[in-house]
Amino acid sequence: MNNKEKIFHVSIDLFSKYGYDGVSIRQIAGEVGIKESSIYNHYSNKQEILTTILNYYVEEMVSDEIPLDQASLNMDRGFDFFYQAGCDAFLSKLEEEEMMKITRLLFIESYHNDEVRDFLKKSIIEAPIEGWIVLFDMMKAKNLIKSDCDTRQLSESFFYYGMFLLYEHFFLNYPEDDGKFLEDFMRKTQSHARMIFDSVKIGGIE
Amino acid sequence: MNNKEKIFHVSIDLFSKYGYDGVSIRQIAGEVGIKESSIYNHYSNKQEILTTILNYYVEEMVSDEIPLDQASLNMDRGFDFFYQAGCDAFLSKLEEEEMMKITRLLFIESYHNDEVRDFLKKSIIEAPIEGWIVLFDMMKAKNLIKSDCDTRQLSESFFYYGMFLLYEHFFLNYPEDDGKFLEDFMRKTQSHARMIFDSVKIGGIE
DNA sequence: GTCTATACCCAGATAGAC
DNA sequence: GTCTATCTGGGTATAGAC
Repeated sequence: MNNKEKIFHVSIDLFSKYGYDGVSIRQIAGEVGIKESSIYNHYSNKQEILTTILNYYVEEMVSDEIPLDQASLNMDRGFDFFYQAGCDAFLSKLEEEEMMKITRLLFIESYHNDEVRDFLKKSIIEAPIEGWIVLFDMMKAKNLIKSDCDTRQLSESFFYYGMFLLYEHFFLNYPEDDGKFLEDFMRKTQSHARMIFDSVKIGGIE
Repeated sequence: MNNKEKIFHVSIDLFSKYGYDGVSIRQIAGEVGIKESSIYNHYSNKQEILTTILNYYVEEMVSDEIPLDQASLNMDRGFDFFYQAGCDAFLSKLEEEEMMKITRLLFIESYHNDEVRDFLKKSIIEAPIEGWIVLFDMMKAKNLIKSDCDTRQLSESFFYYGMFLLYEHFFLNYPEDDGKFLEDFMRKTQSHARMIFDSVKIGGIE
């Protein structure tokens, strides 16, 4: 690994622990094993390191979304199966340690970095919500759930629970074991999803 | 208002906007209209200003909790009424502009301030969850909800939705209009609560 | 209680030798 | 591409006059 790569990975580690402002160029250089002035041969300034990390994350996270016809098939195999398939795409990305670190970085920087905040809002919250609305509308059309339920409210009720678990993990319990968290996350969101589904499903359907 | 009070209120305003590290003593002094050295006649250092703010918040927020027998009565008057009563205590505190500001400060500082983090975890999350578990257990005993439901999962499914709305407001939409947020918050959590309740209530009961 | 002046530190960043 | 040396600016905090 060359020094540019080292700077990149060390920065992810330190930024995710202490936040962008909480880490100095000197600290990064020290961890890499070079002098701070050498950093500027690879990145023109500190902000550029952060931007590079964010771009990397976006590229990695652009999920090959599950095509709708596949979702439609999954739906017929029962809600639990359907839900599992929907989550796996997202969670498989988070399993990599470095992606977890950047995700924490995103969360803790979101309050004073416009770029980060917009990314979180659009890609991590709004896009999935819109996706779930489409899916719940399909379920409505198939008579799997009640025709009078508000699919936006349903999507939010469903999705925000997991979002809060993420917040709780990254802000309040960090750096608790990520593996254990992901395990708990799957279990808890599954219970939650089941509960939400029970309130709108049409009797007898699994 | 004397200068010590001015320092206090100006600090709340600035800290909530830019975070603790994002605000300098110079900036606070400038906003108050004195020189930075004068700050130290009132507070021994910057950290003490923050601690004073946190203590103030804790004192104000120590809610006179709704006594359980009152809750038991509310419960018999229907879930919506019951829920409303439970929320009002908390939200009435948040209606004051300054309490909203400190709440935002709590959220954004929680990742690198142990004191803040512990307060958030215990008082804002764990305590209410334990409270709701007691209440749902009471509802179970009264045969208002299904006897086989997991009241902890129920409490989390119920409560975390609102917590995420708070996160979303304070991190991602700040400084959106607080009044509008509180209004939306009431409406959305009410819908959500109704949905959760529907999934566990015993048929026919309102 | 507020001021001026200043000490001291650490941050980001640059110049130029090797 | 890395180093030493240095600049500049901002931060917290203190001393001492008024």
